Parts: sequence; C-alpha cells; structure tokens
Amino acid sequence: MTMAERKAFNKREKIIKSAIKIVNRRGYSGTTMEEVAAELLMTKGSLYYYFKNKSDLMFQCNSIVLLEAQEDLKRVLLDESLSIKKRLQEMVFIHIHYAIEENEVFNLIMRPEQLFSEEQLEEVLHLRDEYAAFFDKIIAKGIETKDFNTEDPIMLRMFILGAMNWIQQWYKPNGRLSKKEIQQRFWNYILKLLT
Amino acid sequence: MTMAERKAFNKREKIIKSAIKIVNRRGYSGTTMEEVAAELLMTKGSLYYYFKNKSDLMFQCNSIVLLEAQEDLKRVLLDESLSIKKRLQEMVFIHIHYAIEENEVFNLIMRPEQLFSEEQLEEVLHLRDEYAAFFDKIIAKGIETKDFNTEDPIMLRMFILGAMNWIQQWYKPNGRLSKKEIQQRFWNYILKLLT
DNA sequence: AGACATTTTTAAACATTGTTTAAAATTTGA
DNA sequence: TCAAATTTTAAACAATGTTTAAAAATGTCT
Repeated sequence: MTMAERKAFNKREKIIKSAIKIVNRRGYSGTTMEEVAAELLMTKGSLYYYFKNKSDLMFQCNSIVLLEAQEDLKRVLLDESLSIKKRLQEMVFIHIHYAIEENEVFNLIMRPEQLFSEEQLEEVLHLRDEYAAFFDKIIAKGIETKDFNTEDPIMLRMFILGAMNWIQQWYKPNGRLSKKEIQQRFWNYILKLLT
Repeated sequence: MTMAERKAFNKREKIIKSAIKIVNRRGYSGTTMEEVAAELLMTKGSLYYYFKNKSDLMFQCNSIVLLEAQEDLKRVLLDESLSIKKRLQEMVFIHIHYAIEENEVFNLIMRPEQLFSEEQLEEVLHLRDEYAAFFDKIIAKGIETKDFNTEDPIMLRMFILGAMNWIQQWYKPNGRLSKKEIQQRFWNYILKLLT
C-alpha cells in the first residue's frame, strides 16, 4: 500500500467514525453530509472523494459496527470454557448492548432495498445473514447437547432477534428500564422459549 | 359542519388513503409530495391546503391505520364468547396481519421524535400506548384466570410486540414463509412465553 | 341568474440538502 | 526543486419540501 493509499484509508476511517456518532445522534435522514464534513473541518464536497454518495457512507458505517459486533459474538461463541447456555446469554447481552448503544447505526432501519444500491444491498443482507448465523450456530449446538429444545430454530431465532432489535424503538437512556434490566429479563424470556 | 367543511374533510381522507398506498410501496422517504398529489391529479402545492407539511400527512396516515387496527383488536378483546387464550391468539394474528400488509405505515419506523412535532409526537406515543394497552388488558385477564402466568407482563408484552413488529423488516410477499405460517408459529412462541 | 364572498388550486419562487465539476491547493517522490 | 498525483474547494446543479400571491372554482344570497 502506497503512502497515499494509506492516508486515504485512514481518512475514510475517520470520516466513518465521525458519521457513526452523528447518525446515532440524529438518525439517518437527520444526518447531513454537511454536518459530517464540518465535524472534520472539511466541506461536504470532499466527502465525495472518499465515498460514492451518502448511502455508501451509511452503508460503511453500518458494516463497521456490524463487523465489530460480529467479532464480539465470535469470541463468545468459540469460548469453550463457557457452557452453551452461558455463551448464548452473553451473545444476547452483546446484541442488546449494540441495539441500545449503537441504536441507529447498528441495524439501519428502513427498507435496505430503498436505501442501498444493488451491490450494497447484497452485501448488507449477507452481513446480516452472517450475523444471524452466529445465533443459529449456538442454538444448534444447544439442541445437540439437549440444552435447548425447539422445532424450527431459524424461525425462533428471527422471533428472538426481532424482539431485541425493537428495543431501539422505545429505549430511552434515562428511562425507567436500565440496559442491565432489559438484558436480564429478555434473557429469561429467551431461555424459556428455548427449553 | 358546513358544506365546505364536509368537502374538505372528504378530500383530506382521499389524500390520506392515497398516501397510505404510496408509503406502503415506497417507504417514508421514498414518498414525495408530488407523487401523492399526482395520484389525485393535483399539484403538490395544494396538499399544503389540507396538511401542514409532509410529516403531518404521514402522521395522519399512521394514525388512521393504527386506529383501524385498534378497532379490530377491541372487537376481539370484548368478545366474551371466546376464551382468553383464543382472544389473544386472534389479536396476535391481527397485529401480524397489519405488520405485514400495512408494513411501512403501521408503525412508522424511525425515531418519531425526529419526524414529528412536539404535539404530534405526544399523540403518536399516546396512540401507541393505547394500542399496547389492549394487549396488556387481555394478558392481565389471563393472569387472573390463570390462563397465563408471568412476572412483569409489561416487559413481556414489549418483547412480544417487538418480535412481531420486526417481521416487516424481513417479510417478503412471495418469500419462503407465508403470513399464515408466521402467525401460527409466532403464536406458539407467545403462548409458550405466557404459560 | 348575477354578484359577491369563500374556498380551492395553481404556478412560480424559495430553501435545504445531496451530487457533480472544474479548478485550485497540497502533497509526494525523484 | 519540479512535475505528477492526490486532495480540497467553491460553485453550480438537481431533487424535493415549503411558501406565496394570484387565479380559478364554488357556494350563497338576493
């Protein structure tokens, strides 16, 4: 990688980090290219040197956060020192953590087929599938070991992830329910569904 | 109500009906005032005679659909000829029906606090609370009659409604899973959670 | 029916924001 | 230092929500 390429790569990363913060504050449509640029003392035009367009930038914000969450999940999934149940519990806690803390950017709500180009859409869906597969894997393991018991584990996983994703629609940082409480109670429900 | 008022009222209704169709097809941000107007052979400017702005129009689309769904729920909730369980089952089927068929407009996704004005926001949240209360009521009844058994029924209701709401994020009209299948399996999960 | 008041529609201007462009400024590397 | 490559900029442009003032349509009263 040449000097220039490395520099561009770093800059791109800085822009994404900046954009993630703003998107989580203002939402997708509330985020303007101008504000993202201003944060880094640039003009909005320069962003187009690094990103094809706004939806490309949003796409990359989403991808970064999703990949980060995937890393967290993978670490737990492969931790053989933990029981299957414990591993799923931690994965549930991680998912809820992201749904709450990276709410807007974690799963860019809105029909992705409207926001994204054909190729982007394919990649987003692929990333989401990969992400969900982590949950499928641990559930499958648990069925094998008889820790869990359910028909149609895929549908159940969709049910469970949906319930968690929706948290971002009502969670308020200083509301009645703390993140910890939500994690704990949601985990109880999920365990009940799986046994 | 004078003639003119009645006419304006009807026109408003026509516009809303038209907008609902378009929003369900194109999503919130994909819907332009121009397209809504064109559907009724008007120019976009005239819409502002009937609605304060786009978000006001969206708000009223959302309200209409939400109120319609509330009516459906109420009918079932009060139908004493059905067992508690059966009533909840029908309510679940109704909710999933709306989540699928009126996907985009049923619960206007996106932070309502960004889309709506102060007063609108208050009304939206109120409507949503009212809506959720129908589920709380039947669950409370079921707990009384020992049909159901759960601590913290409110949180559980949030879990359940969230799971159902998320369907709109992945449901495809000609996909692998039919509406009926989803309704049936989701109901199984919900029943498991409640007993 | 005709005249006046009210209601409704329109076209055009405007504001905001995403996007493109051509040129200027900066950086790199020999 | 100088030419080539990279990056930034300001300005123009496009799309779309919003406002406005005037025109058109409608309703009402005599």
